[in-house]
Order: sequence, then structure tokens, then C-alpha cells
Amino acid sequence: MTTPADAELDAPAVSQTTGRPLTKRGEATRRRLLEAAEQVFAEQGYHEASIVKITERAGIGLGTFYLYFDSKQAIFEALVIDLNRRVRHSMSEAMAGAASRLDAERAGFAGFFRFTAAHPALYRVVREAEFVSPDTLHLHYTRIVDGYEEGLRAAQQVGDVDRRLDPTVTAWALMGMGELIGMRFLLWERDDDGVPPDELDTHVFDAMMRFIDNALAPRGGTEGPTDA
Amino acid sequence: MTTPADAELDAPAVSQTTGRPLTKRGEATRRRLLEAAEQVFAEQGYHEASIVKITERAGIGLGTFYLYFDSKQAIFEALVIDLNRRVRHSMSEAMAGAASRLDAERAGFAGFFRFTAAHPALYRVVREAEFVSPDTLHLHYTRIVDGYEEGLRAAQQVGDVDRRLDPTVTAWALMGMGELIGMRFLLWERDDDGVPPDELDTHVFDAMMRFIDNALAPRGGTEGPTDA
DNA sequence: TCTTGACCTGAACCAGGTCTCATGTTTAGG
DNA sequence: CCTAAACATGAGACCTGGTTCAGGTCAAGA
Repeated sequence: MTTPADAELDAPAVSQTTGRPLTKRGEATRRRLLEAAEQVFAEQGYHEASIVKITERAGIGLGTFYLYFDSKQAIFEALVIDLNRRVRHSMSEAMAGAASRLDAERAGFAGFFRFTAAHPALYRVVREAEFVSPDTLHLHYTRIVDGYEEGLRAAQQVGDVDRRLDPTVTAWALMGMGELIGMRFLLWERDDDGVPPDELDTHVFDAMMRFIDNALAPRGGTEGPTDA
Repeated sequence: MTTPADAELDAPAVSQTTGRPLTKRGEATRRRLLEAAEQVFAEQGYHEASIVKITERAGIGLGTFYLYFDSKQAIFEALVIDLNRRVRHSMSEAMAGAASRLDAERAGFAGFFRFTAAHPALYRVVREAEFVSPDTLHLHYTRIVDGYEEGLRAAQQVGDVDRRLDPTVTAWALMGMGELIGMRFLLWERDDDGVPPDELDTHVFDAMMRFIDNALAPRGGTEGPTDA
């Protein structure tokens, strides 16, 4: 589950336009731009967002933007990649101490939902990547699924997961589930005052885990396989 | 599964701007606009698409557009609703002759995937609605899920589906699965010549059905419930 | 202190888009 | 055949926003 997500933790931070490495000052500016972009894209969506809004929020001159990013699209992609790193971090951290496979599964999803609940708008950004930068979204999903798949395969070896399941398809299935359920019960749900929940309703979470447990557990109780 | 999708089949077709009913000629123009919009939105995405491109493709004057739709957003929403009707139609048609619950499940997904494979780009339109018109997307999902949920509940009554599963959460889970798997194995997949598949790989489909079967089937073989 | 390269700036350029409107054309009914 | 209502048109008013550029400012080393 720990893909080389951590190797990329802090790349040398190079100017995208000139290719030169940045000084401390330059790096700080770059970071401020990214943070501003995060907020603006999240609040307004890609097309409503504008470079002006981003630089204004960052408290930086408009022209400065182009010293650090080639285009609006470029900073968006950088942002998605950054978010991907953070989601995976949240997931693998949550899974760290899990004993059994089911525990790990539960913890991984909990980590995922916690991240989504904590940054509801950010999640929107990732999903919008499907239309703004399909390749980046591709990367996002693939990176997450790869870790998942590996975990499933290992669990199958041990016999914790039904061996007849295809790990790849299963991983994508789980991922899709998590995503839509997160969207429905975290992003759409709000109480009477319009306040979104800060975590997934435990009933929903439990119901989902039951579903997953059913799906993954080897059939026929604790014995071996049953039917053809 | 047959929600009143068919009641809306052909509304009187009223001009969105004037509210007046349309003559035959007007109705034909409206239809041509919708068809052109379907192609243009699908190929280029919402923001790249333009009214000019749509009217050009429809072979219609620019100004005419505004006789039929209030805005770009308005025609987009009309399109999503139309697509929703068609997906559900494809699904319920496929499920029509199913004997068992599993059969129905299989057929429903097959219908869904068939539609996606036949109109890969259209599917993109629906997903983009998340950012262009969230309410419309909400409607889209809800309409599909509602039917699903009802089917699940009925199957639980009969004992075909694990009674401990929450029908709502399960319905959303299934929907999410189908969507991501469709995206991954239909929309992303292409052979060496870049040609997308015209149906879901049977291996993938079977793997997914196994997963679903596991998840839904009452635990403990054909007998009653087992653990707490 | 002076110099140099890195960093910063925002007015202006420009491409493209939506929507209006004054005008012309078609169709159906009397 | 004549008239009114419905339908069609595309130039242009108006606007928005990404990107460039010519000219500053800052900070660190000599």
C-alpha cells in the first residue's frame, strides 16, 4: 500500500517556465500560488477560477504567475498531483496499524472518507480533472488502485479474500463504490442548516463495510471454496 | 425498476423562451439543436463547446438558438435529462425478461454497459454535469438509484438478497462500481490502433458479477442468516 | 557600496464567447 | 392571394480572461 508516494515528497521545486531551481524566496511564492489555487479551484471550479483571482488571493502580481507555471492548466495539474499524494498518505496512514485484512479495508476507507470530509471541496478538484486534464486523473486513479490491488493479492494468498475474485477488477469496483458513496453521503448531505457532516454517518459506513465484507470474504464460512 | 421514465417520453415540447407550444417545423429545429449539442458537448466538453459550433453543426442560424433555449447551460441540462431517460430505458429493457435476482442484476448492468459502450462520449456529458449543473446530476443519479433500491428491497423480501444489507447504501455502492468500471474498461481501454471496445470484456464483466454476487447473496449458503 | 541575476509587476493585447436585435422568410388559415 | 404569426438570421455590442512584455525592485556576494 505504500507506493513510492513518499519519494516524490519534496521534489527540488523547479521553475516550470525557466527550468531553473528556485531560491527560498521563489519557493515561498510558488507555494503561496499553489495554496491560493487550491482554494480558488475548490470554491469556483476550474472555469470560474481565473489567474487574476488566484494571484489576488495569493497576494501576488498577475505577471508573477507565469514565472512559476506555464498556464492555468499547468497549475491545476500540479494541484491534482499534490492532492493525490495527500489522499494516499491519509489512506496508508490509516491502514498502518491494521491487523486483519478486513481491518485494513475498513481503515483504508475510513482514511479516504476522513480526507474527503475534511476537504470536501478539494475532492471536487480531483473529479474535475476528468475534464480538465484526463491524463492527470488517469494517474490519480491508477496510483490509488495499484496499491489496493497489491493488498488484495496479498490477502488472497493468505486466504483472507476470496481467491476467485480478480484483484484488478475488484480494486476498481471498491474504488468506485467509495467514491460515489463519499459523494452521496458526504458531499451532498447537509443538515437543516446546510452544514455538511464532518464525517461519514456510522450507519452508512457500517452498511458499506458489510457489503464489502460480503463481497471479499471467501465463500462457505471459514472452510475452503464451495461451488464450481 | 420502471420508474415513470416513460411518462416524460414526449412532453408537449414547448419553447423555453416564449413558453408557446411549437409547430412541427419548430419542433424539428429544436430536435436538430439537441442532436447537434449532443455531439458537440460529447466531443469537446462543455466549455470548449460553443453555441456557434452547435448551431453550425445543426445547420441553423446562431440567433435561432435563442428561440429554443435560454442559454448554453439550459440546452446542456435538457440534454442530460434526455440521456438519463435513455440510459434507464436501456437498463430496464435489458432487465425485462430476467428470471432470478442475479439475472436481473446481470442484465441491468449489461444494459448499462451496452449503453455506455454505444455512446462513450455521451457518458462524459453526464459526468460533466457534476460541474456544470449539479442539480441535474443529482436528479440523474437519484432516478437511477431509486429504481435499483426498489429492486433490492423486493429481492430481500423474497430472500434472494442478504437481508442485512441496507438497500440505499447498497444501491449507491453498486452504481459507483458500475460507473468506475465502465470508465476504466470501456472508456479508457483501447486496442493498439486506439479503437475503443464496443462492449465490456467478458472477463471483466464476469469478475464484476462474481463480486456483486458475493456481496448480495445471503450468507451461509441457502439457509437462513448465520452470525449476529 | 555596487552589481548582477533572480524576482516582481500590472497595463495592454488579443482571442474568443454569449446574447441582442432589426430585419427577412416561411407557413397556415381565412 | 393576403395577412399575421411563427420562424430564421448573422452582424455586432459587450464582456471576460489568458498571456505577454517592458520596465521595475530586491538580495546576496564581491
